[in-house]
Amino acid sequence: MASRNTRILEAAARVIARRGVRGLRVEELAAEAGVSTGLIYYHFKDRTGILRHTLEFINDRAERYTTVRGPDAPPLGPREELEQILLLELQDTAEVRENSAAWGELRASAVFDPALREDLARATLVWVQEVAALLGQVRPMAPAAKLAAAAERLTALMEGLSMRWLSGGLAIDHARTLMAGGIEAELSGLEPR
Amino acid sequence: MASRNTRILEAAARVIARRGVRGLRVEELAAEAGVSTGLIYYHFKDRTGILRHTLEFINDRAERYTTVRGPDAPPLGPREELEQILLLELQDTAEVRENSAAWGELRASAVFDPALREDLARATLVWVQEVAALLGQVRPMAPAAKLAAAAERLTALMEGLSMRWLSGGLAIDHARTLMAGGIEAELSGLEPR
DNA sequence: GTCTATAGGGGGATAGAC
DNA sequence: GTCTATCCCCCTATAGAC
Repeated sequence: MASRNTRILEAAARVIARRGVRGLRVEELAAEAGVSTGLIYYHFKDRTGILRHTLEFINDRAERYTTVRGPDAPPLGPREELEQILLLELQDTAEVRENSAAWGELRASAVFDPALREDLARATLVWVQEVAALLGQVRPMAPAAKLAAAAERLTALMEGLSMRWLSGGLAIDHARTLMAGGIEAELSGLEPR
Repeated sequence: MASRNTRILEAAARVIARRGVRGLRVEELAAEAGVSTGLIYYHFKDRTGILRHTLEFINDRAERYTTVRGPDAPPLGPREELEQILLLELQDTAEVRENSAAWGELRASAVFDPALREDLARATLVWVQEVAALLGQVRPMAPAAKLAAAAERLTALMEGLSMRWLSGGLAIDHARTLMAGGIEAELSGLEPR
């Protein structure tokens, strides 16, 4: 693809990462994407439509960079894959920063904008289930309810650490260390005894 | 106290909890407080002034409800106090909801507004140290670095769960259960072996 | 201190040509 | 599909009476 539409969504992710959802101006987005405001409304109907599609877009993109690996890379074990999926969101690269910032903004916006909640809840659920499935591969004897709870905590922790990182209160390396420790702690809690 | 000024700040907390920082309209605030917009500008100079004073107000209030207990209440052990301090922020009461929503808004705003970062970082540090101290009382043999890491994770987890609760993706009871499980997990990780 | 009335402008959204 | 031009609402902030 890389259709015109995608160019606008990429631009939206950049603008949101720079200004926040509240700071997003359709005019600025238009300039960033190199199109007119009219075209944006033609494609996305209104401001909320822009936001909703951007959320979907960053979600797909995150899925790509957390799951796709090189063609001849060695296959990962579940434990490694688990760490990958949670630690890849804590990297100081432009794309990850954009995704994390946009995700955090959308989460915060959803508190006051019911229109965003459904999409967000669905995306969160997919993510939690993915983590729970990986936890289940590492700890096959653990009951499903415990796996689900651990996955919910790990993903919520990830969001909390990400916000602290982005709001300048936590160095990225330290955030990664804390996240790794959290995985460790949850896995011990799931150990057979 | 309970001056006219305080009435406006209480109203501001309610409006922010309902609409968010970005959704606060001075006219709506005026109606909520039962005064005119002119009076609000007379007291607080401008929109930013309203926000700054409201966030200060909310902070003082949170300190009150997480630390003050009844005069003849039995003293809490460190473990109970730890649970109190972390679970009190996950309650579906108007005041807690207001405070949590405002805190989340502040955290999210700080990502794009460096002016807010310093206050936020300081408040977070105080909170983390408080939790670390309580963890240290429950697990006196644990090294300081491990206590600090556990406290950072628990407070970050608390913020993450709070956001999910407020954005409608997580029932409050479930959030509390998850938080309690997180405390449990971190305490086992700090056990002497 | 408190109100009413209003200026002033930013920005979302649309109309209509191409 | 894409652009230009523009409407007009909403919301911040101020002026001035009481």
